[in-house]
Amino acid sequence: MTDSKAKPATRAKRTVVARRVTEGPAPSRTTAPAAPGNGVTTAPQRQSRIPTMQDIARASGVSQSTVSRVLTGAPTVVPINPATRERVLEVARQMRYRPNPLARGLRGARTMLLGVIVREITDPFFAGAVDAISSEANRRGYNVVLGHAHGKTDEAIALRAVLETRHCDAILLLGDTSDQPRLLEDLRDTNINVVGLWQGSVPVPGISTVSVDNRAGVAGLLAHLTDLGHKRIAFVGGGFSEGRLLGDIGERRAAFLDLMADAGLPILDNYICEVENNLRGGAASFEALMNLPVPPTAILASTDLLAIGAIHAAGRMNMMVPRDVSIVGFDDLPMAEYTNPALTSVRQPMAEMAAVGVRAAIDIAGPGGAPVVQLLAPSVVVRESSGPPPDSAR
Amino acid sequence: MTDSKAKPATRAKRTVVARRVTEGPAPSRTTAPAAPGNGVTTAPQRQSRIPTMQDIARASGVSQSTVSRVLTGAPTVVPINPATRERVLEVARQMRYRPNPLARGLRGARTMLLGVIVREITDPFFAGAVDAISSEANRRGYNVVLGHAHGKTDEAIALRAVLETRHCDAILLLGDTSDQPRLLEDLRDTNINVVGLWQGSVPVPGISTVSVDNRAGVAGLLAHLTDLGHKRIAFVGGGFSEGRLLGDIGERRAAFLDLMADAGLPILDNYICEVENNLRGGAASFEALMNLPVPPTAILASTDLLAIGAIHAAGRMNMMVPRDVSIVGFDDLPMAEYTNPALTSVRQPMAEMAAVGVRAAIDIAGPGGAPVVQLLAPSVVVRESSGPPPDSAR
DNA sequence: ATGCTGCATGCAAACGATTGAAGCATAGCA
DNA sequence: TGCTATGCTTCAATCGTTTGCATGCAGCAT
Repeated sequence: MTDSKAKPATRAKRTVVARRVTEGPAPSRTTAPAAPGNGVTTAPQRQSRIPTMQDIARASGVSQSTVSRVLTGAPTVVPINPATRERVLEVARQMRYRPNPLARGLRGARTMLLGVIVREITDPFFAGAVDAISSEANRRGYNVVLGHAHGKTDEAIALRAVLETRHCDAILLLGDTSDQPRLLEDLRDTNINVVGLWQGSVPVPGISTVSVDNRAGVAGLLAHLTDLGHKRIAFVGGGFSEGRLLGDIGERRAAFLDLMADAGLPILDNYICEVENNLRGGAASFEALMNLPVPPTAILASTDLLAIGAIHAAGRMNMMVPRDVSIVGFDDLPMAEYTNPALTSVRQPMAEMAAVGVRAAIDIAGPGGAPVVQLLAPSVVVRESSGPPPDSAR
Repeated sequence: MTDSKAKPATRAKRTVVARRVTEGPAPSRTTAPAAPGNGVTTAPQRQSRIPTMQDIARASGVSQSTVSRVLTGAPTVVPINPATRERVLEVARQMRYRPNPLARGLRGARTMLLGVIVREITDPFFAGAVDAISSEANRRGYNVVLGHAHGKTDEAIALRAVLETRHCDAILLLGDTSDQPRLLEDLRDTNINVVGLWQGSVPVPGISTVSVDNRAGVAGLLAHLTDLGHKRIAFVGGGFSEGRLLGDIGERRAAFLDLMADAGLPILDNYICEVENNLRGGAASFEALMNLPVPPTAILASTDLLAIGAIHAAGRMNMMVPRDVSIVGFDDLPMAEYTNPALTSVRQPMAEMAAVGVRAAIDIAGPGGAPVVQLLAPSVVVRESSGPPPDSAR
C-alpha cells in the first residue's frame, strides 16, 4: 500500500551502483509481489483452526477429559486403557493437536515460561546472559520470554511488560533495575518468584539475587596491574541512571577507590571517568585521560565495552597498547579475545550464574523462602592489553 | 562445572574469599526453610492473592460484567453510569487490580505479544535486530516474546517453542530457518501471522519475508575494492547448517562469484572460505588465506563477525590493515566502528527492516494476503580497513 | 393504565484446559 | 443371585475474562 513507488534496484541492471553514501535513508524499497497476478479466486482461508481437545475427543470417540488425561500423561491418578490411549494419541497426532497454554495456565498449571526482563539486549554481555539463561531454562523444559526494559524508557512500558508477566512461572531481572522502583514494586505484588541477576550485591528488598563478586574482580585486576608496576591507574565506569551509577558498576567503582587506598596508591585528579556504558563512552574517556597533564599508565574499565572503545581510541591516537598504556576490562565478552590487542579482563562464571539464577527462580516454588543473595567468584584472564608501564613513567 | 579449572590468576592474597555470602539467613544456597521449625501451620502466604474482577465487583457492589466493561473501557457498546464507573475504578485502583492476560487471551482477545524466534541471540547482529524490533513493537503497544532456536539445537526444542507461541498475535523469524523444516511446517499450521526476516530472498513458501538486498551490498563492496585497485579478492562466508550455507550468506557468496565473473576477475584456488560464522572462524580463515602461495590483497567477509576475527588475526600475524591487506565486512555492527582499524562494512537499514517486519506481522491481520517478499537496500560505509593493495601486488 | 423507548446493569454462555467425583460396566467373592 | 471391588470413562465444576442478550426501571406518549 504505502510503498507503491517501487524502484527496481534489485537486479534490474546488474550494475547496481553501490550507494556509497554513508548514511542513506534508503528510499528504494523494492516490493516484489509473490504471487503472479492470477485471479483472486481462492479465499485465503488456508488453515483449519487448531483443533481443541474437544475435537480430538469427538474424533476418537471418548470424552474430552479422557483426552486431557491421555495427553498430559497423568498416570498416577486414574488408569487409562492402553488401547484408548493409543487411539487418542494417534488421532491427536493426526489432527496435529497442540495444547493451548493460555487455557492450561488459567487453571493454574505451570506455563513453563520463564520471564526475563533485560535492560539492554544490545549490550553483548546481557545478550550472552540471555543465551546462557535460555540454555539452562531449555534444559529444564522451560522457555524464555524476553521483556525489554529498554534503557530509561518510560516506566509505563516496563509496567505493561510486567502485566504480561503473569504468563510466566517466574521472572529473572537482568541488570540493575533499582531505578525502576515501580517495576520492582509491581513485581513484588505478584505471587510469582522473582530473582535478580547482576543487581549488585546490595540486597533488593524482597527478591533473591545472584551477583558476581565485583570487589574480588576489581581486586584481581588491580593486583595484576600493580604486580606489573603500575601506580597511576584510572577508572572508567559507565552506565547511568538518574545520575546514579548502576549497581554492578557502582560497586566496581567503590571497590576501586577502596582498594587503591588500601594499596597506598593515589588517585589523581580526573582519574575517575563517568560516561555512558558503550563503545563511544570508552573512546571518549580514553582521549580525556590521555590529554591530562599526567596521564595514567593503566586504565581499569568497568566493562569490556568501555575497554574496547578505549583500545580503539588508542589506535586512533597512535598509541600502542600495552606499550604506552595498559587497558583492562571486566566481563570477558567473547569479543575480548579478538580485539587488537586482545583484552585482559575479568571472566564471570556466566554458565554457573545462569544455572543458579534459573534454579532459584524455578525450584523455589512460590515466594516461600527468605530472599537470598548469592555471590559468585570471577577470575582474571590475562591477555595482551596489559603490560608493564612505559619506562618514562617509572 | 566446566570452568572449575579457571586460571587461578585471580588474586592469591588477601582473603581468598571465593564465595562470600553477604546476606544473613541463608548460610549458602541452602534454601532456608520458610517457617522456623514449628508445625506445618502457617503457609508462607505473604501477599494476598491478586484480586480478580469478581473481587472488585463484590467490593464495589456491582456485577462482574460491569467491572469488565468499566475496566476495559468499552464505551461504544453499552453506556455506564459515570458515578458507577468512577467507583469501580477507584476500588480497582485501591485493590491494585491487574488483568489476567491468560483469561483475556482465552476469550480470543489479542495478547499484544509478538513472538520472535531467533537463531542465535549471541550474534550481535541479531541482538541488534531484536532491539530494533522490540522498540518498534513497543511503539505499537506490543511486547516481545523471545524464542531461542539456539543454533542447531534439537528440533524438538524449536518445536516446543512454537507450541508456546499460541500466546502471540504474530511471529517473527530472525535469520534463516530453512534447516528447520518442521518448525516452518508447524508455523504454517497455526493461524497466526508469520513473517521472516533475513531469510534470504528465496521466498519461503507461505510466509512473507523482509530481507536486505545482499547482492547490492556485495556489489557495493566489490565496486569499492576494485576502485581501489584490488584484483585478488577472497571471500569468507560462514554459518553452516547441514552442509548448506545459510540464506543470506549463501546469497552473498553467490553474488560474489557472480559479480567477480562479471568484472572479469579470477577467483584463485582456495579463495572461498567456508567457516563457522563467528570470530574464531574469521581468524582461522584469515590465517589460511595469508598462508596461500598467492594470498589475496583483499578479503570480503560475509559478516562483520568474520571480518573482526580476521582483523584480529592480522594483528596477531603482524600484518597491517589495510596496508598489507584490506578487509571488509557486512552488517555494520556497532562494533565495526570501534575495531582497529575501523571496519568498512555494509549497513543494513535495521530500523526500517524492523518497522517493515513488525508492520507486516501486526497489521496484516490474519493470514489473508498473499506472502510478500520485500527487499531493502543496504549501503556501503567506508572506514579504515580498506585501502589500495600493496605495491608489490600491482 | 398501557405500551414504548432508552439507559444502566445483571445473567450466563463461552474460551480450552485440568481434575475431583460420580457412573458403569465387568469380574470376583460368598 | 446379590454384593462389593476394580478398572475405565464421563460429568461437571473451575480458572478469570469478554460479551450477546435479557431485565429492571425510569420517563413519556398514547
